[in-house]
Amino acid sequence: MPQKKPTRPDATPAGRLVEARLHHVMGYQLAQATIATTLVYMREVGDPFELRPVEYTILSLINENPDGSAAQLAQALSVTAPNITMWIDKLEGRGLVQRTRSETDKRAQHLRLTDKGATLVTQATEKLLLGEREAFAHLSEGERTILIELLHKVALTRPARKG
Amino acid sequence: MPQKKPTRPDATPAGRLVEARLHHVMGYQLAQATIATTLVYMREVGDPFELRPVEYTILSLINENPDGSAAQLAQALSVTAPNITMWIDKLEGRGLVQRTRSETDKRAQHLRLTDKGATLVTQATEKLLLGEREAFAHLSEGERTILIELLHKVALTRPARKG
DNA sequence: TATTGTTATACTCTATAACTATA
DNA sequence: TATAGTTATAGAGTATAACAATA
Repeated sequence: MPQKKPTRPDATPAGRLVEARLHHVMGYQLAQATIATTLVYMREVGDPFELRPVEYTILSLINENPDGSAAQLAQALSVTAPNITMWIDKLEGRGLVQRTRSETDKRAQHLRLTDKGATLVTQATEKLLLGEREAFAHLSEGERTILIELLHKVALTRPARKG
Repeated sequence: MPQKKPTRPDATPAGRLVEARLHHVMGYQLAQATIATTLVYMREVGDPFELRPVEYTILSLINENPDGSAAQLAQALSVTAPNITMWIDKLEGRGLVQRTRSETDKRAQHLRLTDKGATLVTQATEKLLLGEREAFAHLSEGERTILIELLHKVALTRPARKG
């Protein structure tokens, strides 16, 4: 029988190192958890759709916010303006996103998904949600809900520069 | 009176975009929360100590696991072997880490912090914990504890490749 | 043969500066 | 003057391949 090696609650998930002090640093635990979710993301979406995490998020936000601007995306994702331009260039080049000039403000542009883009992002989200549910099945439905909400609460801190 | 604009529970922390579907993707919420903790990290530790997040974590893990190996660190942080070498090179160059060859296994090396390194990491962790506590004061003590434990639980998924 | 650690190197991603066209 | 978006480019970070030394 494959006896599972017992883990200390303050041990690193991999590498079996002690992390007593570090254990209470939120940024560290976020990074460790992100390693796990990134694995799931790459398997379910990243590799099969050849889509980087940022690209997926950009597509999702455009999908749920038709005719939003690049500036909004840049702020939401904490990505610089030149880089948003680059990512949208790529996505437009793949025929997933459409740019149209705004009529009311000719500097700005409206972003929309093409049918192809919308189909892709819908499939991707479906796979991701199922993949996460399966990978993190050792968390209860309630625990996952609480986790999501607490993360959201942490994220809301952002706008304030100094607390 | 500065009336705070009311936010929808499924809106992005910045950029005011809707994220209804995306809201339940764990990887996305982790990324959003990480933007907030990174801001705190940079202000409290990154900028004043000129220390990248990985560097801080490496120092912390060496501190709590004296005479651990580089391979263990690489695995714990999900960083490739060549890159761990590079980071330790930098930290050793700054006089924060010491490398010594293992006697029992002459391939391996033991990693230790210098006094300077130990002092630095202790100060950094102190500032970080206080900074996070202040920045995320809108979460109760209990909520922060729960968040940490749930993140740890997510991170524990890592070793299993599929399932 | 497998593992620890290293070097060399290419690739991806990100940040900064400078520019345009609008407002 | 400020903002939306772009171009050009440098820098940081990461990954892969190939290697030496040891197990």
